[in-house]
Amino acid sequence: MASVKKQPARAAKPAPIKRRDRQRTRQEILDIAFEEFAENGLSGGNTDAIAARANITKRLIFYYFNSKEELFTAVLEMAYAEMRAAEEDLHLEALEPEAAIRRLAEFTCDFHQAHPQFVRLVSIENIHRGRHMASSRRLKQMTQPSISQIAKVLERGEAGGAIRPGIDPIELHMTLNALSFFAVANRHTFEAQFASDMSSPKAKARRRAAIADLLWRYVRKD
Amino acid sequence: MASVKKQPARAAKPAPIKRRDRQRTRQEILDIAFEEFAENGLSGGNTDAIAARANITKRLIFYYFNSKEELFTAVLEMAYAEMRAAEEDLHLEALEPEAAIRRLAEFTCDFHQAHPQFVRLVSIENIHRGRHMASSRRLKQMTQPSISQIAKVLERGEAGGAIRPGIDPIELHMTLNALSFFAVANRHTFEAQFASDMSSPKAKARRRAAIADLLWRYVRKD
DNA sequence: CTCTTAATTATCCAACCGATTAATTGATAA
DNA sequence: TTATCAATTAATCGGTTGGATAATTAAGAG
Repeated sequence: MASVKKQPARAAKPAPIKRRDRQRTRQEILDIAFEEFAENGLSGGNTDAIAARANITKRLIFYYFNSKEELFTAVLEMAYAEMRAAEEDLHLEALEPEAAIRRLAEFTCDFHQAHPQFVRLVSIENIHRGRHMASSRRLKQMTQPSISQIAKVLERGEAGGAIRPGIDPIELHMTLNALSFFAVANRHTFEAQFASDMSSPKAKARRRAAIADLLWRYVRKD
Repeated sequence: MASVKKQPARAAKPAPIKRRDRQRTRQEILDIAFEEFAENGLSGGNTDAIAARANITKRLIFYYFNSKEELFTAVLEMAYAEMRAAEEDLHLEALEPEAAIRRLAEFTCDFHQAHPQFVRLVSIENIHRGRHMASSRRLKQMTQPSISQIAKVLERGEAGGAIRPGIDPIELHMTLNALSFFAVANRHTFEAQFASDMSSPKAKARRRAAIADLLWRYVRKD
């Protein structure tokens, strides 16, 4: 009842963020916007909801990112940056060709399975014909190490005779991503149609093994 | 100036549809709603725009389909029905196992490439976690012939020794669809990242051949 | 010709939502 | 202390949009 500071009085609030910290606020907005956009899409994503969940005013979102579109682009950039970072911890150069191919396949499957929201975000960006990615220099460049890693494995495998010649690293990357991505992105329509389990740990593990197999069968010399 | 009928006076209108025809009006709405939803998604799709392009009042949309969601579900049903219909014209039973597998692969690639709006619609439905498909009996059933067709080819191939045993028809269907679907659905983010052409007729044909190859390499006995 | 029913239109609205204006407050340096 | 500037809030606005109410009109039956 007495005139206390308003802040501590609200017991139900979910731990107010430290304010007046540019980095922190920006990051907080990005994290929550990622969830919001991955969940509801670009037109479905709501800036009011982001502001509410971030415990800030909607105006702040526009203060840091000028528009909803730019916020979405920033979210995309962050999401891809995180994936590429994880990808760099693979050390395929230390492995035999077959082991390297299998490890790459397993890593990709694991990443997509572990980050369905990333998969959703990429789907959404494709619905928008990749226009945010196309307009971001950062996003377009982020990708090169990924391919050269594969190229080296293929070269090594060809030289050693384990892998057949003429395989395009970009095509291999596409094939792997298609298989791995689909298993998460199209899970719902596929499960609905075929009453096929794609979500249980067991099913995921089986599919992961099948994809690694398929990829190896495709590149090996025979 | 004189009191003429209002209808013929509007010269600029784009050929008014024959009205008072339940079937025709319904179908017209469906066709245009398909375009609208495939283009802009569920929340992005606009009922006003649909009405305008169909030269009807928005109220009519709600008269035939009670809500935007139900309209979307009806659109999905139509889209899948058309694909399954095309699928039935394949006659895999008349072909040798290898030819059958390749033909199936090529058909699927061709269909997805020829119907990017269908691919987009399925992506969108997955963003919504397949909830419309899950709530439609028709949609869930529409799919069985597709799988049994594949199962027969596999059986025949196994018996004849051309195909290795133990391949699950649903898994094969998933693999093929993943490869074929991704080439259309994720074209934009992939092209933006890898400056890789996936849209020219040449690139499509090359990918189609690669997918058929990959599939056959996966199932053949060796 | 008229009665009934179903298809269609005209009009409106309340909620939502991205974006803006302007005021306020906290941190920092002089 | 105070002046300055950046971070944050409060309040609002204008356009959009799914959906509803109620009147109108065409088609077919008897």
